[in-house]
Order: sequence, then structure tokens, then C-alpha cells
Amino acid sequence: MTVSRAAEKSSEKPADSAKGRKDAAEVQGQGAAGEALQLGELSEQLGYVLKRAQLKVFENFLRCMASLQLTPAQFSVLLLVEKNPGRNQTEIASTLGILRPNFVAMLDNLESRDLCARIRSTNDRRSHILVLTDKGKAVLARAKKLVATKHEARLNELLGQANREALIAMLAKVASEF
Amino acid sequence: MTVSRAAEKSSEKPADSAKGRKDAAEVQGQGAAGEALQLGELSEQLGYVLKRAQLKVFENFLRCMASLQLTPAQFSVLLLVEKNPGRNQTEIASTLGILRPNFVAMLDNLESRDLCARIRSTNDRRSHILVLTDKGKAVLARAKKLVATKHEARLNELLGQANREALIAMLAKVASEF
DNA sequence: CGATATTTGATATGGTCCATAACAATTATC
DNA sequence: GATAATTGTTATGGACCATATCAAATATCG
Repeated sequence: MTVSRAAEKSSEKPADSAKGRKDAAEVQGQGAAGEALQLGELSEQLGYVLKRAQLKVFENFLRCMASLQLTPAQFSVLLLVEKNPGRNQTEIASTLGILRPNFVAMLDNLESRDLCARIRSTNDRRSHILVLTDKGKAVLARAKKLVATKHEARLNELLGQANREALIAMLAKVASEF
Repeated sequence: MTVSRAAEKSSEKPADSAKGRKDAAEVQGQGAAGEALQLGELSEQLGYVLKRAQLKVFENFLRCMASLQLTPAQFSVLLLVEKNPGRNQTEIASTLGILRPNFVAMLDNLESRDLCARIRSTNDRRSHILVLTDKGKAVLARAKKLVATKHEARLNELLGQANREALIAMLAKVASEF
């Protein structure tokens, strides 16, 4: 739940509510004890299936990248900096949907691992230009290979090339126009 | 070779820099100042587009449900309890991928709003049977209508009926087999 | 039977991600 | 030159997720 809404605090212990109360035995007769539950309409809920798919994909991504210790977010930063050298933190962060304050620690991490570097701009001495280090470029190159051969390849053998492209195209459309 | 990697016209120029650092002025010459950034391979990264789509969909879901104050997670709980009455907390939580400790506060919330109720089981007095209250059933019915007319309908006009079903089917496959 | 292990709901706690306010340094605006 | 806006940063709080632990109830097994 991205949007800030009412929290689920409710530090209150709900007692027996007379409303909606049923005899336990009555309800008990219905559900078969040990069997798997019926997902019902849930399996066609866009949000539900989207979220579960996203969790699985991230999980797989992390396994594929275990040797490089790169999270999806870190990988996206490296990709974007490589493609757009000479941009500052605000620009990189905002196009990734990362808020500037939260981007600081992330860059601290990448910079401490010598994967990218902040360079004080000469034009505008407030901003930090972002660049990949040589090590950062090398790591990113290896990461791309891992993603292509282990991660995206998995999607291909699951859906097929054509479906894979269709899926990504639809997701991109949803992400931009929904 | 699924992903369109390589083919980078990287007009890069690795300068001196013992640690991969560069002179700011040198880098500055490249990036056009105010223009939009190139997403590059990012727009074809499954995880990236999945995550952004999921955020957009959840955001839209919350807007559609604003009058009922239901989050996607809460909606999924109500749906599952309705479809599987007589199940206990552990069963409902686990099929939704929610850990039992985190499910407690969630149920406290729903129960405090009189949408569902915990009933002490007579067979196994450790467990709490979950049931929708009458109000819970009514709210869920209204929620379903809102989701169908405002939320899923949006997806239909964006992708079309056939593509919408294909998308959900592929996501379900990814969620279960990736 | 009774001792031990397991299960269920619950609490406490820590980590990560996300969002807002505020600040110093720098730059833009007038 | 005074004021406003921007950039990176810190501090902070909330939401979500994960683990350890507990009491009560049940299951297991000698």
C-alpha cells in the first residue's frame, strides 16, 4: 500500500461482538478441514496476481544476482546511470520513482562499494553528477549477463518469446497509463 | 540473447582517474541539461516494469475504494473468508502469503470495523474460525462492484478484454511457476 | 495415564522501504 | 543585494515484512 492511509493500529482487543456472531459448530460443518482453500475471484484480481508475480520475480532476481549482491533497485540505478552519465542525483532518482532523501543511503552504498561515484558539478556546485566507476561498469556488464541468461531466460521458457514480449509491453502500458 | 543488450553507442571516454573518477567538466559536456532521461534497457526489465505497474494498480485500487476504506490486502482477506468460511487464521493468512504475526493487527482492524469476526472453534479451542459479519458481506458486495466497474473496467479499456485476460493468466503463471 | 512435542493466536522487536519536514549551501530571480 | 528556489542531506515516523518467543490447547508417544 503505497499511499499513506489509516494505519492498522487498533491496539484494542475486540471482545465478542454480538453482531455477526455464529455458533462455531455451525460454521465448522462447512469447511473441509485439511484441504486447500478456494482462491475464487482472487485468482482473477489484477492487483493480487500482480503483487504475487512481482514478489516471485524479485525473489528470483535476487537469487540470480547473489554473486554480485545487487538488488533490483540497485541494478536499475546502475543501468540508468550508465545510460545517462552526467546527470545528478535528483534526475536519476526521480525517473526511478525514488525520493531524493531515500536515494542518499542507496548511493552511499553503491559508492562505498566503488560501483559509482558522485562528482561535484562545476556548473552548479549544489548538484552531484553521477558516474559509474570502472568497477561499476564491469559489475554491471556481468549483472546484465546474469539477468539475461538466468533471469529473463527463465521467463522465456515459461511463456515463450512472443508472450514474454507481450507481457512486458502490457505491463509497461499499465505502468504508464493506468 | 533475449534481451537487447550490447549495441551501445557508448561515446564514452574513460579518462585517467585512478579510481574511475572523472573530471566533472568532462562529464558535463555529455548530458543534455534539461531533457528527459533515456530509460534504455530498463523499459524491458521484467522486474522494473512489474513493480511500477503494481504500484500504479494499487494506487488506482485505493482511489476506487476510497469510500469503503479497503486496501488491496484487506479486500483479499474478505474475499477469501467469504469463499472459505470456517477456516482459521493460519489457513487464511498462509494462502495469502501473510505471516501469522502480521495477520493479527490486520484482523483486529477488520473486526473493530465489524467486517469479520473471530469465533473460537469448538473442535480445536486454540484456533479462531473466521467469518464475515453481515456488514462485512454487504461491504464486500459493494467493494466487488466498485472493483468491477471502476478498477477492472479501467484495465479493459486500456488493453481490451482479450488482452486483459491474457495478462492476468500470464501473471498467474509467473506467480505460481517462476 | 502422563511427559513431551506441536500447533494456534498473540506479543515484542528489528529491518527495510516509503514519505514528509527541515536545514545548509548554492543558485536563480527580481 | 534581498528574497526565493533548488540540491543534497539528515532526522523522523509510518507501513510492511520477518523472526523469536510465549501461553493455551492439542497431539504424540512411552
